Amino acid sequence: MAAHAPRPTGTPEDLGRTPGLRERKKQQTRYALVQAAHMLFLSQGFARTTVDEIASAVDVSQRTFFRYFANKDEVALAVMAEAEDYFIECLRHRPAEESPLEALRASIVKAWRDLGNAEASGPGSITSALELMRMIEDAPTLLAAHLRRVTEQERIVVQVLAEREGLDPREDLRPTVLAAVFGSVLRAAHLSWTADREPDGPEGMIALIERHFDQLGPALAGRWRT
Amino acid sequence: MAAHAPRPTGTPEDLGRTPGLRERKKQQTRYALVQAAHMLFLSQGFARTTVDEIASAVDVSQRTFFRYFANKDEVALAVMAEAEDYFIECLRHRPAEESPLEALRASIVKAWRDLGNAEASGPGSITSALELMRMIEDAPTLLAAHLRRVTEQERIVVQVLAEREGLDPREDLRPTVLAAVFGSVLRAAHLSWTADREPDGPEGMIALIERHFDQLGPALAGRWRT
DNA sequence: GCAGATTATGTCAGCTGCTGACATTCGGCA
DNA sequence: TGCCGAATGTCAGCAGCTGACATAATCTGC
Repeated sequence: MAAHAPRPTGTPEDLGRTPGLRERKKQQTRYALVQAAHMLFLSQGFARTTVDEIASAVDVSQRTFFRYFANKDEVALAVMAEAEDYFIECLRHRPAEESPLEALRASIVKAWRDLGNAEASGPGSITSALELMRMIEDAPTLLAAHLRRVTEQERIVVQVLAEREGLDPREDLRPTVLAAVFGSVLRAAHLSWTADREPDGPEGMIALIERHFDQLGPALAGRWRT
Repeated sequence: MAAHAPRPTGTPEDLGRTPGLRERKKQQTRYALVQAAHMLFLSQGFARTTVDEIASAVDVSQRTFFRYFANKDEVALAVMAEAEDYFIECLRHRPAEESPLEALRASIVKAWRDLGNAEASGPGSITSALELMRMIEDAPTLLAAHLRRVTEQERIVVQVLAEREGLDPREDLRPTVLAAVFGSVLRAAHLSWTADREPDGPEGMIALIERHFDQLGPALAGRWRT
């Protein structure tokens, strides 16, 4: 279970491996950059942290920073990106008997839960991912970048769903529509979470997600008033 | 009907009115900036157009540009912003008997149709709004900004839905969830439209939107395979 | 272990988006 | 006409980001 948890590229565990010194060093600096950026962001805010600060905190030139990350947003979203990749992994391994919607719902729940168990603190941990989410929500450009990432992820979900059900997404709109709906419900849950600072921790988030999914049917139903 | 169509702030028609010379001039420059920006963007692309170019095309200092628009994205999205506001207007005037989902669906269709009829060409016209959408899709930062705008719009939709049905969105998740779903389906339709350069013109877009909405039920249904 | 090919990094110079501060000009109004 | 406030221009400057080139580190085959 936790064995399936994502291995964030560049965590110390990867170092014992084969990939050669050069590769190891790269992952080290990448990891260090994410970590430094993360700490700076949380302590002084995203906007008030300059790329120069991050770079010099890791003792690296600004130019090098931009060789690892296309822009300042990217380093902030790196942690979440890994979680998203893991979610896709989960989705790919869902049993074929499940309905598409069930598979999606089960996948995020599993993803959050596994990440919650990995719980190795430091960047990459859930708690920091959750902190990140709060940060994203009140840094306009960051939010924008995040939303863009999410829509890219949605494309992948469309692909996976289409393969899973053996159909062509250009003929059948269901994968596209379902992926979109799924994404939007998730985002709504995330928003709720950051707004009312609800029961915290991964389990709190999972509960919120479930509650939102439960409202999918009722929300689409005909009249609301009793 | 077309009487309800939005009056883009700053169109020439507004000029004959009372508001005083100062105000008129402001709206003129604003309009001129949008127009110039729009033409430049479409001819050379968003990224390759500098704010200086836009400003000097209207014979105005760069600083002044930034007093009208908070950033380069905003001037590009100005046209769409007006369309979105008009959609909200439509939603507010929907009969109370309609189900929430019906009201939303009817509102975009009406909005697109009215805008299609207004058809005054130039920035603010549908055709240019449609061109804009293509542009947005392949300018990363623009897309990001647009998505952020959309989510803000969603908040308003939540509010309107909640008022309409007389409930508190913090207790009842249905408005939030429905607004999210609605937004995502719309966005999926937009994406389809830019991807396959489908039947063009507003009517083509409306048809696409309808097709996507029709798949909402099927997409959420249990198993897909027949 | 040693050349030579690769590849990461540093340095520098420069553009562009965006902002604050202050001066100037222009429209509104008595 | 003359004063007040709003809109604009000018200037200086920061921060994000990029291309070009030089340097230093790793990797490869011998």
